[in-house]
Amino acid sequence: MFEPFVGTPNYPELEASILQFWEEQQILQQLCERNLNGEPWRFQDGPITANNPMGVHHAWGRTYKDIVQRFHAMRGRKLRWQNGFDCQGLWVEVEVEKALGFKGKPDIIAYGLENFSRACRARVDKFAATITEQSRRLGQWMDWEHSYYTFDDSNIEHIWLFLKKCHEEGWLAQDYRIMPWCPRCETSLSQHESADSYKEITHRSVYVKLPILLNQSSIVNRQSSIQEGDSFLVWTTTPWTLTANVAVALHPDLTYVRARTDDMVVILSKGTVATALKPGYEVLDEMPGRDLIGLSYSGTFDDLPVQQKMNEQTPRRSVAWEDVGEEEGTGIVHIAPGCGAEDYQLGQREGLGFIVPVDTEARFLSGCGPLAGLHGLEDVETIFAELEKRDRLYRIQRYKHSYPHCWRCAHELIFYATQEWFIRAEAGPRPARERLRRAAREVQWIPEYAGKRMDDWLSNMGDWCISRKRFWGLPLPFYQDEHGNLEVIGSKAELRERAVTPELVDSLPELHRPWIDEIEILSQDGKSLMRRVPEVGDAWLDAGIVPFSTLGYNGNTQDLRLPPELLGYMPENAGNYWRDWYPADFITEMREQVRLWFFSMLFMSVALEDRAPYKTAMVYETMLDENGDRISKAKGNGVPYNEAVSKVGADPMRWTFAGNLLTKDIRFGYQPIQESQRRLLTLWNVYSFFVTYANLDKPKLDGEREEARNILDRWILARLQQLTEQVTTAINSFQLGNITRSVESFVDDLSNWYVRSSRRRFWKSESDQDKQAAYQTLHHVLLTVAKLIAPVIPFTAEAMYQNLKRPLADAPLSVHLCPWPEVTDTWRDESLIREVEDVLQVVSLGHSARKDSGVKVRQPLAKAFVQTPTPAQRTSVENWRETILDELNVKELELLDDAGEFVTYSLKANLPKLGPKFGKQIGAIRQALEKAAPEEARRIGKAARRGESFALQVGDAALELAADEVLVQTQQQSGYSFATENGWAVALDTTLNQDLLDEGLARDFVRAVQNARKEAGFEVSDHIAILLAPEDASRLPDVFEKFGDYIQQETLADELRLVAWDYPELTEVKIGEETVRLRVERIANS
RNA sequence: GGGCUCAUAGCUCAGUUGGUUAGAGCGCCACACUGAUAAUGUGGAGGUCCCUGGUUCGAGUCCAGGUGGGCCCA
Repeated sequence: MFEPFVGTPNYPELEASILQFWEEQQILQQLCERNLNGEPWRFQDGPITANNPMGVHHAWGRTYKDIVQRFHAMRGRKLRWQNGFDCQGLWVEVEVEKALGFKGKPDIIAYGLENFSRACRARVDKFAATITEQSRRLGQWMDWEHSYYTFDDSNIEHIWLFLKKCHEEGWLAQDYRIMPWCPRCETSLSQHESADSYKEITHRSVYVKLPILLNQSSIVNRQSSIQEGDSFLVWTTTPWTLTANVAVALHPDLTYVRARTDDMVVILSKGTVATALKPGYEVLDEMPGRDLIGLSYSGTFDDLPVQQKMNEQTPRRSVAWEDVGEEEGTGIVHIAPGCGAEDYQLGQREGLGFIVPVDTEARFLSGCGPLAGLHGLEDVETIFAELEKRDRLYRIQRYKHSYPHCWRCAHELIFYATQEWFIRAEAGPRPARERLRRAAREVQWIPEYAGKRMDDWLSNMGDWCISRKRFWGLPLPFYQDEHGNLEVIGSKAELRERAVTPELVDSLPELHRPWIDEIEILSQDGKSLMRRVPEVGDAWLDAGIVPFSTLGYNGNTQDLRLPPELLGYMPENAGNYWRDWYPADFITEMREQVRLWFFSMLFMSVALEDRAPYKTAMVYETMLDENGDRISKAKGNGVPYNEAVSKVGADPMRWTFAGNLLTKDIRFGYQPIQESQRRLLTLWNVYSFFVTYANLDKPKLDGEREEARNILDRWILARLQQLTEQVTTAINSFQLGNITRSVESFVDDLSNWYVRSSRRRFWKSESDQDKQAAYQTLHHVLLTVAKLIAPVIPFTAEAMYQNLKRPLADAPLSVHLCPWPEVTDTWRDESLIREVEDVLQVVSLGHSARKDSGVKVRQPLAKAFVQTPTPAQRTSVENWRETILDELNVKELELLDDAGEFVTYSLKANLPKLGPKFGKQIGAIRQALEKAAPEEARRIGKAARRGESFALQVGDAALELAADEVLVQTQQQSGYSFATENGWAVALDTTLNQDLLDEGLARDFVRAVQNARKEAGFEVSDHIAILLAPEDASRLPDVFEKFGDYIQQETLADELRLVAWDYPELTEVKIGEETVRLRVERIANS
C-alpha cells in the first residue's frame, strides 16, 4: 500500500529522484497552467552575477525567494518565475582578464575589443548555465529557459531611455572624481577592488618647509607671533604629489608651536614636535590652529608652470580642517586635491582648484618643468634633489604603513582625478533626492530598519557616478561633438534615425563596444558630427532597470525572454504586459543591496514613473561560518555549495536558512545543517510510524472520513488549524523565520503527545471505528503538514506526499499542485488546545512526583490526586482522565477541591489584574498576601480555588478581591509524593499491594519480551512463542495466572511456555527484582 | 564624526502590547520511558538579561546617557 520507510532519509538520493519526477511530469509547467487565470503575484528577481558558480550565501537568498514563490503559487496566484543574470561590468572583465592571463588595459587592446567582448559574453553564458544547474539542484523553481540577461539589447535600450529622461530632467553632468588608479594597468579600480588590497610597505616620507608669506596673506591675526620667514612644516609619504599642492590644512582647535631647528623657525602642532623635529630643537611659543588659518605660503615647486598657473587662480593658503590629527606627520596636512579623495572634497568645500601633475602612467606632465617625463613613484631621488635645490627639504624618514596595491599586478596605486559622468541628486527643476525619499516611504520595508537605511542613504547620497572607463558594459548613449555639446539617445531606433549611416545600426551584432563605437550621428541642427563618449555604464544601471526591461516597458516586446503562452500574453496584447506586472509585490536581497540594487531600481523607477518599483522589500543579513567568523576565500572557512548539496542535500540547508531570523547574521556550517536534519527527523519518524502500521492494518483512507470523536483526534486537528494559520501568516507577513518554529513545535506535539498517546489505538483499538479515525486523522495531518512545508523543503514534502497520497483517488500529481491548506473552522478549538497544555502540566508533575517517590512508571499505583489552580481547569483533567491514567500508570484519579491535608497555601498578587486597579496600593497588597498567616492563606486560597471573592485586610482598609486577582500556590506538606507548579498540584499514593506489584511485574516482563523481540529482529506483527525459566521462588507463574492474557496480547505471544533453567539457548535477563532466562521464537504465519 | 543595528545560560538563539520564579535547543551529569524514534520524559548543574540613570505600583522589555561588537556613510 505505502512504500515502507525506515530509518533516516538519504536526502541527496531522495532529492535526485524528485528532481527527475518534477522534470518528467513538468510539474512547474502544470502549476503555471493551473494558475493561468490567477491574480498576478509579482516577484522581481535580483540578477545574480553570472561570473562564477554560486555559493551557499546565494542559496540562502534563493531559498527565501523560492519559499515565497511556491507559497503564492499554491494559493493560486499567477507568477512570472523569471530568474535574472547580471552580465556586464568590471567584475566580468576582471575574471576574463584573469582567465586570459592579462595584466591590464593594454593587453585587452592588443587582444582586440571584439574578441574581448565575445570572451566576456561566453563567460557569462557558461556561468549562467552553471548557476542554473546549481539552483535547480537547490530545488529552486524558476522558468530557467527564460531567465533575463542584463547584457541584452532590450536591457540596454531601457537604460538609454532612462538616461535620456535624466538628461531631460537636467540631472546629467560631467565632473571630476578621485579614483584609485593603477599606473601600470592604466585603469581605475572600483572601491570594491581596492578594499582588500592594502599591504604593509615602507616608503621614504618627507618633511618639507613652506615659508609663510605674511605680506600676501589675506587674513593675518595681528596678535600672533608669526614672522615673515617662519615655515609651515608638512609631511607626506607621496612626495610626487607636492607638485599638486594647493593648500595646507590645520585643525583650528589644536595647539601649534613655533620652534627653532636648524637655525630656522618652523610651525607644527605641539603633539608632533618630538617625532617630527630633529634633536636639538627649541620651542619658542604656542598658539591655537585657528590663528594660523588664511596665511599664504611659498610652495615647494613655485617655479613649475602648473603651480604658477594654479597659484594665479587660487593663491595657496592655509585652511581649517577638522580631520587633521596628530597621530603622524606634523599636524599640518599637505593638500593636493588632484591626488586624493579627501583632499578633493576639502578642495571643493574651500573653493580650491586642483592639479593633476602626472599622466595615466604616473609620469610627470610637461607642466612640471625639470620633472617632466619622470615617474612619480620611481624617480623619488630626483624629487628629493629638486626639493633640496629649492631649499624646501627638512628631513627624510623611512615610514612603514599600509598602502593600496593593484590586486592584478601588485603595483602601487595612486589616486587620480578623472573626468566621469554623474547623475545629480539635487539638479534640475524637479530634483531627484526628495522624489526618491517620498517614493521610498511608500515601500514596506522588512525589517523596518531597512527603510531607515534607505532614507539615510537617500538623504546623504552624493551624485551618482555612472561611468566607467572600461569595455564590457552598458555603452553610455552620450554623444558629443568637438565643442562638447551633448545629446543623449534613448533607443536603438532613435540611434538609427540620427545615424550618419543608418545601415551600420542595422548591422550591429549587439549594443556593445567595439561595434557601437562605429556609429556617428549628426547633431540636431545637422551641423556637426557627434561621437559616442568612450565610457561604459555602472553595472548598477544594468540591474536597476530590470523592473522595466523585463516587462517591455519601452513598448518593444519582440526580444523579451518570456514565455507568453503561460502568462496569457499573446503578441497582440503584449503592450499591457508591463502594466500588469509593475510594480513588484516583493523583492529580497542581502542588506547591502539597499544602497545598491534597491537604490538603483528606485532611482530609475522614480525617473520614469515617479514611484517605487516594489511594494515590499525584504533584506537579510550576513552569512558567517559556524564559529561566527567572516567567510573569506583566503580562509577557506565557507561551506562549498556543490559539496554541501551533494553531501547533505538541499532540504536540510533550506530548513537551516529558513529558520534564521532576518535581523540576525546566520552562522552556517555542517553543524547547523546536522542540527536541522535532527529536527526534521521527528517528522520522518511520525511518517515512518504511520506508514509501518497503515501497511499492516490497511485502513480505509479514501472517501468520507470518520467523524473525529476521540479527543486526541480533535485536539491534533485543532492544533493543525493553528499551525496552518501560523504558517500562512508567517509567509504572508514575510516573517519567514516563524515557519520552522511553528512546524517544529507542532511536530513535537504530534510525535510526543498525539502519537505517543494514540499509539495503542493504532494496533489494537476496542472499536474499529476509533482505529479508522486514528489512521484517518494522522493521515490527514501528515498530508497537510506536507503541504505546509512544501514551500520550505519541497523535496521532503514531495516525498511524503507521493507516498501518502497513494490511497487517494483524485489527489493532485504533486504536493506543489495542491491548493494551500485552509483553516477549517469546525476543527478550530482554542480551549481544547489550552486543555492539553493543562494536561501536559499534570503529566509533567506526575512524572516529577514519580521521580520523587522513587517508584518507576512501569509500576502501577493505586491513585493520583490532582488539584487545579482554578475550578474551570478541572474540566481539562476530567476530559483527559483516561490519557492521564495511562500516562502516569495509575488506577484512579481524584480531583481535590482542597489539597488541604497535603499542603500549605501561599498567595501571590496577580499583578496584571491588580496593578491597573490599585496602582500604588499594590505594594501593600502584595505584602498582605505574601505574609498572610497559614490559616488566613488557607481561607483565601480555598475561596479563590472555588472561584469566590474574599476579604483582605490591608493596613486599615478591608479590600474585597476577586478570585482571579490572587494566585494560589500550594506546597508539599508531607506523606505523599507530591509536585506543585503554577497552582497545580499532583500527589501520588505510593502504597503498593500484591495486585499492583504483580501487575508491575507483568509489565516488566512484557518490556523484557519486547526487548527480546527487537533484538531478534522480528517484525512488529510477528506472532511468537515465549519460553521462560523463572528462578525458584519466582512470582512469575502467579503473575501469568493473573495477567497472562495481557502479556500475550501485548507481545503477540500465542504460546507462553515454562521451561527448565538449563533449557538450551535461553538468555538471562532481569525482570524487576528477579533474574530469569527466556527466549522468543517466531511462529510461522499461518 | 553621523546613521542603522546588536548585546539574555558554556554554545546557538526565543522572549509578543511592560506583569510575579527569564525560556528552548545543543552540550554535561543522574534517573526514567520506549512494539516509529539516533527520539522522548523527569531532575540537576549553568544567568549581576552589557553598565548607569529615568518613567512606572512593576523594566530583559519603554526613555536617556555610556561601554562593547557588526554594518553603512563621511
